[in-house]
Amino acid sequence: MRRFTLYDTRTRDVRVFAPIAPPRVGLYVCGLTPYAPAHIGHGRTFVFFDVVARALRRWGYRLFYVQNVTNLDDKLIERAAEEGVDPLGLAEQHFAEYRRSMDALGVRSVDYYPFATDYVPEILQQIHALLDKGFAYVADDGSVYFSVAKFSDYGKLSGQRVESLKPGARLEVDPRKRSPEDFVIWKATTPGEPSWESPWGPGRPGWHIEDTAMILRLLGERCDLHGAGLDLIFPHHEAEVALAEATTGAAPFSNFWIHSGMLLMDEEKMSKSIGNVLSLTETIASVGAGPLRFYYLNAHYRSPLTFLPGKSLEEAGEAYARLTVVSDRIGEILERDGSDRPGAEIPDPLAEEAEDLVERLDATLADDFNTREAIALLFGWTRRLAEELPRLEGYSGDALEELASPYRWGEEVLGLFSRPASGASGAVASVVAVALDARSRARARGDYAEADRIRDELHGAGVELEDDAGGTRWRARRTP
RNA sequence: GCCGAGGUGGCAGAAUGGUUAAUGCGACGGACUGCAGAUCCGUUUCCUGGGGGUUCGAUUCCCUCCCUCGGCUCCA
Repeated sequence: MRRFTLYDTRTRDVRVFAPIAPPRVGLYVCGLTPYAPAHIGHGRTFVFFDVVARALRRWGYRLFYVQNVTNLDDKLIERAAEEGVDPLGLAEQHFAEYRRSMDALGVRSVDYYPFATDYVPEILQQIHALLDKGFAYVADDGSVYFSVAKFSDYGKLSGQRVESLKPGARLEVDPRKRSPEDFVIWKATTPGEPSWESPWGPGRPGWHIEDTAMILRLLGERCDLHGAGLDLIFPHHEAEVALAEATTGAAPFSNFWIHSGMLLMDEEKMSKSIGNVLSLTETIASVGAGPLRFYYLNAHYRSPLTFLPGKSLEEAGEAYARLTVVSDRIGEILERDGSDRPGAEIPDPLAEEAEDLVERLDATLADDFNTREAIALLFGWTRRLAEELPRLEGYSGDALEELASPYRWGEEVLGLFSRPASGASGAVASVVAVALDARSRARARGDYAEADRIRDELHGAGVELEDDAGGTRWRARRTP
């Protein structure tokens, strides 16, 4: 197991990670409340945690990665009522769309996506425990609240002090609460809402408690890593700490708290409630998943990332194309000839450099997941190999695989460099070959109008041409 | 007001108590091309918010001020 360091929101420092029960590691990430389509801000967070998961697995940790889905809450109920549909069905639908986007982005590291409504028995059990220990109380309408005053450590994660919370900002004064900072863990329902029976009447889970109930059930009293976007630090994660530690007495609830920075839309946070959102589905359809994933990982995960519409992703697309040019070429050769193709071995310094680079890449990522620095190293390798491009055809399969090993690292850990599998199927390749042949003949007889027409048609179909001294090569544009 | 995170070239964004502050985009020049694109090569020595302090040396550490963003019971 490789050692790595990580910033912990709770202690506000970077330190070496150590699993509670090695080699097993539990990672819990707060997922979506799918009342609307997921946007590219969500994408940043979940792509980042995907890299965390990939890296941990590569480094020999036995990871169990859980990402919850809050499939029932006030907004879902509201939105469903507006649209005249069932809230659980609405959540299901948006979640399915989210999963398709994640799949396109190469996020396949999550082991389990639990739904809040599937954990009602665990939630009720935890509420009972909290009531027994005096941390919670039942209000007149049958709701149950957590009493913040009873948990003296409240605020230790976020640094907030209860007395300094700005009263009136959004701290609703609610007659059912004993104190304004108390939060609901079981919400009495009105007829027509999805509800579950409880000793206090029909109700449904409050937001914060679903996560702790799931973690206690799935990962144990304490988890190794707990993460989300940093907008969830307060009150959500603060509430989770209070709920879990009040329930079990075990602390700290999470060994490390990981929070990823916000995606800013022109200097302002991208948020469903502000409305300045770009959906993942549409973005992937228009620019492709590769450039989007590259864009996310091209900044440190804790920095705010400024999204400039009409610029950021176009720029990322250019940069990503540059980054992958050598990798793609090697991939094409190996695909065509097989990895046992004969040829020259790698000249001496290069072989060693490739090996060293892979080690440096791991070391760089092991320093608080510095994906940007890792990408910079990969750009350096591409620059190094770009001059080898004309000689690539001369190398053996083994040599090519060795040269490509840093890119294979990028594929495994960063989820970049994967080439469109269907792009060069036999049928497609032969059709393109016919078109290219027609174009060459047109060029040969000086009929450039026809040659350019074929080029444009191919371009429209997603086929990019590269004329060079040795003839014309082509490749499928990266698809979403 | 309180709690956090930031402020780096035209833009996006790393890093570091010490020779030219990474990388990419863009721009410019060149190679290749029928042209364009793609690709390759080169150039882009004047960029670390302001002011103090510690130090032989600060962009980095400390103090202070200014600005931006996030959170303050909806948020990834």
